[in-house]
Amino acid sequence: MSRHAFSILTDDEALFSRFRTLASSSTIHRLQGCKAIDELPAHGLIVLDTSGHDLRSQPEPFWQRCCQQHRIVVVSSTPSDDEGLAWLELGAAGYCHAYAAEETLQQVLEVVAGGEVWVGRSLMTRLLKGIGAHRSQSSRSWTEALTEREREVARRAADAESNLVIAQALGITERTVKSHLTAIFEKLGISDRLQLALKVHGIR
Amino acid sequence: MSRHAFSILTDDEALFSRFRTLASSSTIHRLQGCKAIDELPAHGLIVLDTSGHDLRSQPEPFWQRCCQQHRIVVVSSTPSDDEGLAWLELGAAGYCHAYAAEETLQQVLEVVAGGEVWVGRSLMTRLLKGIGAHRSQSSRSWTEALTEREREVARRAADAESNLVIAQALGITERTVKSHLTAIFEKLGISDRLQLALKVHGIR
DNA sequence: ATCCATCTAGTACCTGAGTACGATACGGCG
DNA sequence: CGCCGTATCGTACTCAGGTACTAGATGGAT
Repeated sequence: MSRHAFSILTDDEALFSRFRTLASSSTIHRLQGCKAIDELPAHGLIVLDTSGHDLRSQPEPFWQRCCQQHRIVVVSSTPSDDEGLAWLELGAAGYCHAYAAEETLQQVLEVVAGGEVWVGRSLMTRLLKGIGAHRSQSSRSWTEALTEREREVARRAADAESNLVIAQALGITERTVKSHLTAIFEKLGISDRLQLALKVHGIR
Repeated sequence: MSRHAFSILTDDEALFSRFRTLASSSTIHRLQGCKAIDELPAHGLIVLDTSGHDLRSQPEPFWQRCCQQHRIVVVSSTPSDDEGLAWLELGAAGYCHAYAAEETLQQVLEVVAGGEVWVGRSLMTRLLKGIGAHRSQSSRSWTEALTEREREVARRAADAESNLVIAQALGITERTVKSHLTAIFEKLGISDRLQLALKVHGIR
């Protein structure tokens, strides 16, 4: 596998060193400030580090334009699905952990250089969920362990209703709602209603 | 880059020849019928050719199970986004054109063998569009009112992290986390972290 | 020089949530 | 009949979460 030429924008010296090992010194180019991107020839491979303050200094349209003119790989030292999603929607061609294994980073660069898009596992899972069987797959799993009454309580609790509200809605006491919730938590292996909400709504 | 061992199921001799060039003869294994998959050790890399009649002979649950037990790459000589989507939802780890460039196929195998998911450009675009419709109005709106630090706290709180955990992760006190959360709640017009989670994850 | 946003933090307080350890009632099933 | 799952409810307790009021340190903008 050949090593690809690319530019990188980062404040992080350690990160720069890592990427230098991925390319021969003649094919890596360090950008001094985000404005330098405009000077580059189009369709090149560029790595952006989200921890750099340069990234936040520019508005979305700027990055959108960059993504159209180049192949952008965004790396983050504190990656999250939301951040990744935001960048991919802007048009980035890759998003991954800045300190992922070198083999992984190498792979990302190769894939993106080849004109494809690279997306990590967890974000990929989420994209798939967003498309189709959002309900059918995830909601099947958490429901089956619960009784009908528990499902009703779980749905409401996951919808941010307080115990008292749930109680009044169901015509029972708050204490009973708590009983149901305790049973629910035990069955699902969780400990509070926020985790329940994530389960019910198909996140985790 | 090393070549990975994998199994392949196809009726197409030409296709088999192509894949044989991707692996040394000792590491490729040709499956005789889809039932042979059950004999394989778990978590292996398997290539499935959708043009083979074996694929249609089995029901969805069979393939779903396969996808859970192995890393499945589906290749099609007449690929479509819909077909790809269907396989990815079943749990396949990759979907591409059976007669794509050898470098591409090699890349797909490497990516999938590395535990990641491979998705082509056009399908990727579609996935992003699908999620963008739901998310862009909700997820983009909750972020823009908040400061960067608040976004970080909000993301973690929405992920069911306790105030103490967040504090330790960010190197600040629990009290400060509470301050940020109070500011977040005020800005978003909500009153607790569960409602925050629903906002952050695009529900309500 | 001044003002404002942001990040940080202390003390004190209230409340909802969850748990512990119970209880009663009802219906199905061997 | 007794056993068990389900649904209901009591009291009392602990504790994380959220609020109120306050305030020092930055740093950028006017």
